Amino acid sequence: MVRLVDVARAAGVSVATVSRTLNGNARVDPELAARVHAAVAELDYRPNLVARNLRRRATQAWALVVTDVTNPFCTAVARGVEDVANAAGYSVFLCNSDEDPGKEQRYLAVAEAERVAGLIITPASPASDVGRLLGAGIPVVALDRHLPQPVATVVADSAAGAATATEHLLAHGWRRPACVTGPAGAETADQRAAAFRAVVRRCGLAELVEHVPYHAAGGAAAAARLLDLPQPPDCLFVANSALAIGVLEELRRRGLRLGADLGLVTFDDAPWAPLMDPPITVVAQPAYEMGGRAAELLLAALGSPAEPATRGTAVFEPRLVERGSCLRSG
Amino acid sequence: MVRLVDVARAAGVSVATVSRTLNGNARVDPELAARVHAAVAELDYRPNLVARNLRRRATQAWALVVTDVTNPFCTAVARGVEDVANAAGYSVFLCNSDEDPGKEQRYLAVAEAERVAGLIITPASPASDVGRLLGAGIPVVALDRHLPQPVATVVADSAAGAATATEHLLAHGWRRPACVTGPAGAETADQRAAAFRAVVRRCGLAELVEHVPYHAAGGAAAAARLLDLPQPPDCLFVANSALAIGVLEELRRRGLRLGADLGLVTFDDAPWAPLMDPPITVVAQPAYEMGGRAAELLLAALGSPAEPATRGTAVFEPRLVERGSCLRSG
DNA sequence: TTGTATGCGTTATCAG
DNA sequence: CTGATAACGCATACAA
Repeated sequence: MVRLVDVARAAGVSVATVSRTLNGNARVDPELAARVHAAVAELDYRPNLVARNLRRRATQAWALVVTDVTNPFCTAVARGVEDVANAAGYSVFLCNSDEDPGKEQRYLAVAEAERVAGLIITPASPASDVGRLLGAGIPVVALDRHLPQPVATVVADSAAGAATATEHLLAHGWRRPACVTGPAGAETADQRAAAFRAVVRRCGLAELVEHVPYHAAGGAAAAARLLDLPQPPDCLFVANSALAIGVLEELRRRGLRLGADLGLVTFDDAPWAPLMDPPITVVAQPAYEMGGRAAELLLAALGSPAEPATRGTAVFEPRLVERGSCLRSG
Repeated sequence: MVRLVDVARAAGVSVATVSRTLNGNARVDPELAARVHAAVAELDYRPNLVARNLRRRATQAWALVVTDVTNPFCTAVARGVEDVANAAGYSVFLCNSDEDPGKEQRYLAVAEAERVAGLIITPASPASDVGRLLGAGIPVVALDRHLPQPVATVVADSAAGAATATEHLLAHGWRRPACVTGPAGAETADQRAAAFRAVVRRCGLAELVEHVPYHAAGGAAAAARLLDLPQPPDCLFVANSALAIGVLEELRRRGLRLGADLGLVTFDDAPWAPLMDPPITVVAQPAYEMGGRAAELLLAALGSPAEPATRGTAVFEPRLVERGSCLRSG
């Protein structure tokens, strides 16, 4: 491994001069700088970031902890984060908590121990604790759900999205809607269910809601329970695309057809949604933009620690994308 | 930030003793150890990994560089890697090269500079250069495609899978097959195309092959070109699920229906494949297992550097999952 | 502007 | 078995 001192020796200068020319903060004689660059190229020197990080007590890396890497919403967020982070000179490491608070906590510990510059997280639970990170001076931005700590947060307007979806269903003549949502206690799951309930209640209809884990298996189980009811629902509002996969599996299993037998709207626009038959109407979150905004908030927090302006909540409006799974063709 | 010396002071011992009890290698008096643990708990001490890494000249982190985080194959691989890495005490950071050799190279540089313990990569190009990593003593395992360097590699048998898929199409009576595959030069793209060609040629049929980038947009463009041919194909073999999305979009746009108008088989089993109408027949790679195997190979390389046994290629057999998109119903 | 010397927090060596 | 102390590779305060 070639070190700073090797470059210094080759260039005939001190390590301080090499460090200075490479970091570009202080002024250094152009000629010496040229010799340094020549030596760097010659030896193919690359700074040891772990040494630099130790000395600077800061890294150039972010951690992005998401609840589900296989969820298109999360991967779109990841790209949004990545693009602005990279532009600002940061690398982002993606960590998958798998909706498991234990796994999440482990990644938080590693992130702290590795002294990441900042962290963006879609919390696995409302109790997810980033207090240690904050205590260690590592700024945190929450995404999709809030944290117990007062950190900058980026969310979509779940209530508005869910209300729009439910009303859309009713506007197409369906009369017995049900909601398949995430676990009780999960912010987005609760908000989407609450908005669904409010719309349904206002119309004097029954409030059918199933809370299940945010996985395909959960969606399938919820759909099965609902469809086994004495008076099964005639349309479904599903709170995310992972659940939707499970719901669709169950419908398929029972030979039920969208449009003919059942109306459907889901939260999140997955790449496969427009390909189904009929194509699925969704409430799309601007996931890429949300990731980008989260990254910008983190950047701001890195620039000015404890900046009050960076503690609010940025709310994005989801957008109804009509495609056909709500039409009553049967 | 609480440091080792703070713990030592609180426990009334030397830093060496604290370090030893925490790392558990050397023997230390049980009573002192108890005092140390008490102090650690009291102060809520957490080791600074960047200092440890500098001193040990090694980290406990792996980098996993994939070409496309939104591809279900890649995310399944990631989980396989993660599970065995975690079990062995390593953390894995996921990096997204986006099929872009430049972005990939940047991540490789960061991984080297951050002195990751090891790296697993699905190369964005056959020229992807991990020479520096290897030179720095960082073991590398390639996945899905080979690298120019002789490192342990995990792949699926693309040729066998593609041949099976093509034969399956022909066995169902389709007579003018075409292949939509990744860019020429990409190993999997070429192998799948070659196997397709071999089967088709053996049957005396035309060799219709489209090479496009491994994105949905590429798949759509390829499908459009093929369907605009004077004698368009009557069935398609698609080389991965991202391409398949685009192909299906294009079919939808043209009002063509699977089974009735066109047969289809794709590589990779995506969660949405069984939900299409008709459900899509696929050649499934055991992605999770492949990721796990890659991790095991990395573990082996970490245990014994330059072990010759860790330089071979592990080949997994893909499995045909029949679902209906090849049946001629029209 | 340049060089010397110190310290970032740990681990590991070497006496005791 | 324990404790002082020297690295690990780099950045910077300070002196020149």
